[in-house]
Amino acid sequence: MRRSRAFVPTTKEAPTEATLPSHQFLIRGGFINQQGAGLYNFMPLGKIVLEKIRAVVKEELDRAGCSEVQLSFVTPIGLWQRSGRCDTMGKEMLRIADRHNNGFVLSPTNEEAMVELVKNRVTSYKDLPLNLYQINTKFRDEARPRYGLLRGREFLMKDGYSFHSSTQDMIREFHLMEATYKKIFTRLGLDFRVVAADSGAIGGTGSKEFHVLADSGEDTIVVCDVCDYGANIETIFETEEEVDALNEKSYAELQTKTIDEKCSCGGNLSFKKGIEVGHIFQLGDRYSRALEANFNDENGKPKPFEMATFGIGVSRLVASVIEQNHDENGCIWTKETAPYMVNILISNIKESEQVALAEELYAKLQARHVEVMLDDRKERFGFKMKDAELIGFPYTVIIGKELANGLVQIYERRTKENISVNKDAVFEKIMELI
RNA sequence: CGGGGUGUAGCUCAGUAUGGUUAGAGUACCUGGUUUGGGACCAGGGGGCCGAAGGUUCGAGUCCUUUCACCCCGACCA
Repeated sequence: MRRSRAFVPTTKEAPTEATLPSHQFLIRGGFINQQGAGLYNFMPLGKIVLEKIRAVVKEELDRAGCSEVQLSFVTPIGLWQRSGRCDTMGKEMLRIADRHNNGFVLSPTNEEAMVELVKNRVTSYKDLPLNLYQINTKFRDEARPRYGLLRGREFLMKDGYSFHSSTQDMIREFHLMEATYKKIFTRLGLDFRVVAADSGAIGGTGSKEFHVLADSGEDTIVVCDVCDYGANIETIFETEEEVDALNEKSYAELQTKTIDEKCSCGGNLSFKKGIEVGHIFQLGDRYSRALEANFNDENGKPKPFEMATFGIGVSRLVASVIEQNHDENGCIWTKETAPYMVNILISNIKESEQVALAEELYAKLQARHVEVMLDDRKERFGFKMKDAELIGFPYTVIIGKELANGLVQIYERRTKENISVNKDAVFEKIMELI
């Protein structure tokens, strides 16, 4: 993409309400903009990142044997009345009426719809197990949306549901999804922990949360420094007072707070702040029973499906990557999430030699399917550098005054290292780095 | 949903107490020139139904009423 033709409205100042790094930089970098309370537009760069994360999620799930579907976002309210969640989920469900005054809900989650989809279509134990997911818009009318993409009302979430003929098989799938989620978050380049959790409003017994470790996380978790044990504090402290007292502490305060108990592996336990980006539940037959979704077992007897449900906050992940990867100058995207791997910066577009080399490199990289931005704007060097840092391209090739000596520089965003490379070797060097 | 706050140029904000020329600044944008390795400089220029509706007044950004939106602190959540 030529930067001169791109729609990437970057700004020097962030709106006052943006307090978190991810919120500030995603807005300043021209990734997203706010449409209303908890509602965000994704501009070209934001859309690219979102799609990249979605693609990683899809790839790993498909590899694990799941099938993608797409459920309607607007759902008849009767669906929610039958499961009883019309009352329990309360005002989080945004209700609307159509021209006939029929009630509808903008889906906040889709257990009911997925059960209805499978009901009477999967009728035999021979057709099980089955794991269906979708990556689709959700709407939860949060009392107080905040923190940009981390707590929006409209957001992109992957929600998956599995159907089984036995509890053991459901638990097997639960473990498979845990492993798959670990692959996904690892590929995205995130530092995360899996923690035992409370299952909340969704219902069910066994439940694990996936937290990206970040100072700004809204949840407080306990982690072991040796093994991969982790727990949400809601599950290990008895009283609400204890939990509230811990939640109120800042990241810095928690760092200094120690825990007397040792982990069962002997390691030391400590508190961390986390952003919940995934949650998996063992549901059992709570929904299949309520919605009378049965299959016939080996003896021809109808039984409700054993179910599990799996969520990943896709748009929240966009912000999570930045919460964990940024500095004072802006975003630092990981390899799997970068909107463009390489930025070619022409220091002075009036120097035809600089332009010629940049164009040549741009064409060569594109021919090799490298995602590349060419900053061909009539701007000064410093302006373009600041912009590149804000956006967070992993690599920026600086074609400028050193070209007189036959050299160009490759700037690495994460390390801030600037290496000089002969102009004839830069293409190979970039291919090697990415 | 309780408590608090803010709506004035694309963005950040002055101006509102005590009503009174043609509503300001910085930044961004446009034009010309200079400049070209870390968000430049000079000169000129465009841009506003002061959130909306009603009211008081000779006169309202400013006072009154209503309403909408957004933000912050709580209670709730991928």
